[in-house]
Amino acid sequence: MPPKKASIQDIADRVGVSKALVSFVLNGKGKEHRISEEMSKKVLDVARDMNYKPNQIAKWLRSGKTQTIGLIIADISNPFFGKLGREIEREASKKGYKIVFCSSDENIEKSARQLEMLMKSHVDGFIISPPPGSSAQIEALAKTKIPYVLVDRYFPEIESNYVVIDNFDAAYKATDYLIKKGYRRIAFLTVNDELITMHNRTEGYLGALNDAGLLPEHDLVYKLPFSHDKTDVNQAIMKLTSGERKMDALLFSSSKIGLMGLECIMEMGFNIPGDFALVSFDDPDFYKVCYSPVSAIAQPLAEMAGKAVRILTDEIETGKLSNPSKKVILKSNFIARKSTGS
Amino acid sequence: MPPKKASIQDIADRVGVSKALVSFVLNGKGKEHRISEEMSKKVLDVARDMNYKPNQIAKWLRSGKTQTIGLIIADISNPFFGKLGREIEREASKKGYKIVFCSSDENIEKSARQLEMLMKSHVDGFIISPPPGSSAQIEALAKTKIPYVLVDRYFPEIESNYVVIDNFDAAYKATDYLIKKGYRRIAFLTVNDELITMHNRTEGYLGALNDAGLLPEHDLVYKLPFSHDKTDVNQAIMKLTSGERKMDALLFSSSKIGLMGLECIMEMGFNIPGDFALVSFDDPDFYKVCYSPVSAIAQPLAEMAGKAVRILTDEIETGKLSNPSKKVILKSNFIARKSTGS
DNA sequence: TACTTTTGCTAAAACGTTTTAGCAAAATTT
DNA sequence: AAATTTTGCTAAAACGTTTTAGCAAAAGTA
Repeated sequence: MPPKKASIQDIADRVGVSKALVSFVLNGKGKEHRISEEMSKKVLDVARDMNYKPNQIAKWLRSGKTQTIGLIIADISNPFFGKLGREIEREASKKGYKIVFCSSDENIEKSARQLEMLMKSHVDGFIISPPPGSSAQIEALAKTKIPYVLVDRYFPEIESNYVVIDNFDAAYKATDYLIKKGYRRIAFLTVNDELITMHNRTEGYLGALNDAGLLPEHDLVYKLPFSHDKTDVNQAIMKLTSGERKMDALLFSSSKIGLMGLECIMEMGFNIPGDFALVSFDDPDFYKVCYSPVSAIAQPLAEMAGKAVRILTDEIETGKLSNPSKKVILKSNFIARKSTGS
Repeated sequence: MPPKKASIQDIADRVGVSKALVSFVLNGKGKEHRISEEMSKKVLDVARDMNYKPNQIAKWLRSGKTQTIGLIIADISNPFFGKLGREIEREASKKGYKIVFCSSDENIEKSARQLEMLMKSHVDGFIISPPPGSSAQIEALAKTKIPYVLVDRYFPEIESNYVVIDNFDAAYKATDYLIKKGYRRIAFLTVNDELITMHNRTEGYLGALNDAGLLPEHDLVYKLPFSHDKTDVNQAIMKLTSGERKMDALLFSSSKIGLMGLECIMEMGFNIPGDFALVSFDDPDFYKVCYSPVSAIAQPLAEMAGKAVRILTDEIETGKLSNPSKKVILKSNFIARKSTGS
């Protein structure tokens, strides 16, 4: 019933020429292959008339390329990754690539399955924010010589393309801002340092304290397990707000922690910034309309996406992996809001 | 350099049999085609030994199917759609389908381009939340006989599969809740009724007022242009909160309006629920940690995704479009929070 | 006139599958 | 012993492209 699609063969038959000729003309390689003007015209007319649409699958089979990028985001429930994914789709589409979208939900097995599935699907390249502990997967991927770019995170032991922000600098500046505002007992609520991203944030925080002559007090750094829930965050905040040496400011190392943290803080009835100040990594839209609007470290998502897609498509199109790898480190943007005493 | 992949032909050559035999065995159709046990075993061994991985593109070409679903979401910056997309990906992946992800950003031209691009890419089917005014595109899609399911929205004039919530009921219940709480001047901030979804929400709101014997006062219904920004919302709230007949409760028809609305309300310094109560359609995570936690109409996202994917994959796999179309209408879930006086 | 170059096109292979139709030998039935 | 059935396999087409190699006729050169 769906009116059988016309193929190159059909056009060739109707014009009475070979498939090759039709293919040449349709690909604009007429002159190059010395096809006469009149013949070209005839072919184009017939193609239009038959409403010819090339079969991409056949092209993919010939070329081995699918004009598709596999995107494995770490956690779609985190708005940071959602927005990043959107920007990546936008950039890719500009360049004629489509995005097959997966969220590994920070789960190694899931990410392995997704990688495998995307490789089977012959994506031309990958953009990945790998879950902690997945470095072996990335190494395996590197062996295949399929282009890939890591975003938000990377593994120092693997020589690879990546696009991240300067996490040390971001944490340093945020901490420094709090210090300059007069806060002295600045706490840092983060996850364990398994990811270099998180490690660098911790280092930046400690660095700022050090440079200000404030001895980092280790009871002010609270490292959650990588997979944490609200109970964990609740416990952390209880601890940081009790005893006689309470914190007077709190830095969240991600908006995921931030969201849970805010929920706990509200439930406990704290007053922000009265009881303590708040700063968070990432800048989801809602930080503007929170309980107390949260000062934030905003990441340049569009730029990250642009760079990542650029590096990847360059490799895909030249057929050469960058050597040395491309390592892009972007600056973040601190936004002061009411939660730091505005 | 990447060690040339083995094809069925390679296996056939090595074993000294035909491609057909290898294909039969590899697809588990050995007995069916009366291939001897020993031969089967030999083929499987060699396949494993050569690390054979079937070329999916070739399969796609043969079958005309790509095991891919095109997803065109209306607006990825709206967390509602972000979450819905995630659930759809999850469901699809369970069934062995991958998702090519697009956001039309409520833009007709963009959605047209994306549809075209996805059709060229031979997706097996579509899940779409169409922007207003795109009904012609959907009709054109229907003509192609490619399976599709609409989500969150549909066009009453087009006979198609869709999965939505009962928007009348949801708005009715929320309004009724406010009435029972004693609010009398309940405003509704929404967009124009171009989309049936929005139309039904308006009707539900009006219906509840009517049934309670409260004459709907038309200065309490404020319809924004479909593409609105914070300035528009600001104006609306100014209007609804001024004069001597101010509103005492406000219902947002989407979380997108809700986010902007909250920002305005904060800036204007209103006290929620002191100055007026608040309810919103959709339930993004942050409603829990807002300025004043917002009572919400939560949509059953996982269920929507499940149904949509189910309907679509059924059509894909049976090769028959449902007749009559499948129309799924789900119930939503009202969550009371502090913004309605808890 | 004989040789070379240019013009305009085609045949066929290649990409890697799946599936239909059918063949030869072996086994079974009459 | 002849006819039939079963067994185990293969050849070839089909999906729709792109590209390499090359052929025949026309045009140009010596």
